[in-house]
Amino acid sequence: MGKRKIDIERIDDKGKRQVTFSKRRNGLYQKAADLCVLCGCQIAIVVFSGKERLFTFGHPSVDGLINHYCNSSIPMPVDNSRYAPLVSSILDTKEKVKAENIRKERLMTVNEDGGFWWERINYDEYQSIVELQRLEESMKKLRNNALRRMNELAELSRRSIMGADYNNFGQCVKDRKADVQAPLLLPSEAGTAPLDDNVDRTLALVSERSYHSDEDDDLTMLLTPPVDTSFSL
Amino acid sequence: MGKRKIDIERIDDKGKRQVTFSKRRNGLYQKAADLCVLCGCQIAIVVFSGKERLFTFGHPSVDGLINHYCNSSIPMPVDNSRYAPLVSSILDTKEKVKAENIRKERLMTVNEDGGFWWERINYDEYQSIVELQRLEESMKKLRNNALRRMNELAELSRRSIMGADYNNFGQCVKDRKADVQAPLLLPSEAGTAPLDDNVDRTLALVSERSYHSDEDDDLTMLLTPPVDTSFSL
DNA sequence: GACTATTTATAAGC
DNA sequence: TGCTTATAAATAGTC
Repeated sequence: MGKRKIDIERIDDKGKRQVTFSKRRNGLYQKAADLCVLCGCQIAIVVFSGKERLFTFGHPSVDGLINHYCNSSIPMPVDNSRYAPLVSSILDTKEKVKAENIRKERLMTVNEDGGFWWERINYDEYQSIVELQRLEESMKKLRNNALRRMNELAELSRRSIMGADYNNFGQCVKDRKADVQAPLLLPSEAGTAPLDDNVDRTLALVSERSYHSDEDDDLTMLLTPPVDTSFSL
Repeated sequence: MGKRKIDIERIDDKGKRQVTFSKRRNGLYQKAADLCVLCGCQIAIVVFSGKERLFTFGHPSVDGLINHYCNSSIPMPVDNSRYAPLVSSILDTKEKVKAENIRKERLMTVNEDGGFWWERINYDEYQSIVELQRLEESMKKLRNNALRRMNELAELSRRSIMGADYNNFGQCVKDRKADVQAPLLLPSEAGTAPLDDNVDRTLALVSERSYHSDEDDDLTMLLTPPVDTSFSL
């Protein structure tokens, strides 16, 4: 939707690609923000540029949503629901999506042969889940210790330098309400705000991996060593 | 962009909201897919509907990208880069984004007082990181065991019922190439495909938490107990 | 799930 | 980067 129609295929010209990336990324965030407001939903978007730079959008927060995503994919039967968070946190998301697909299939077979799927779980499976639960408990303890220590370290490092979230959900929502000069959805001003611990505030968090432009940035590339993409806990 | 202009504010009418949610969600996926192709980037989108139903889009895969996101937010100095994946996987994303913000600030202060930030890390911090590394190792072992067992269970459960990924990246890209009747980006046909282990194939994965409509679905709600959103590993 | 009258997004050009 | 404008694309209302 511009002066010319363009094919949806890789843009070879670096400059053009950069401009398009920026414009359309913003457009995407805008759409997401609109959808959040219109339908009361929550959206997280994670974008890795061709050069592995990270851009995100989230309402109410990327972190909260991804956390939720990582912990809610293996619903358990209601009467066993306390197992769900424990067991699901053991799996990596890859496994979870598989499990989710299984669940979908199972949901569709409800009552087909006279019972819900979990009534067909055999005792061995149940035993294993109980074992895993114990395992998970001990892992949680270890992890919590590690986390606490890392928090301390992070706090230490943060002491003198105040980080800044770049929040643009307000920006995205701003000025979209027809002709009426309506008040913003958010009480706080959009834009750079001091980093605080209230990560769950009802704002969108937009972070960019660096302040530099997306391409041609040798310093940042140097400081951001490639991470093994296949690494998984 | 419809027959009437609408305000970007919550749609009260349930039916309308549902329709808009569906239409715009698809529009969002489309935009994301276009951006992926045009600029060679990778995008994951996670949407929780008002009723906590999950919808996702991902190219090449939600899982891969979220995994990447969760493990790449704490870049380390190049000469210590082997620590990065270990240490970063200890933190939850909330902490990582904080750390990321710290990093941004640090990058900006490079050379200001005659050195890079990591040259100011004191020995205690270094020690802790080494400790954490060990801790992480043992956690990884535990986790791998748990994961293996869960995989076995999942395989068991899957034996008779073939799950299905709903892949719509092809759909999203399809027919968008101007007037030319160009070949699809993907060799495989879009649409429902059998679930396989090749999660890294160059396709988008679109999953929906269930086959039911987004609202008014008591059965699914029953089967999907609310998960503690604040749960974190 | 289709159909269009409109609004919105955006490709070019600066 | 930011603005403008001609045009393509998305979608609200409707069936």
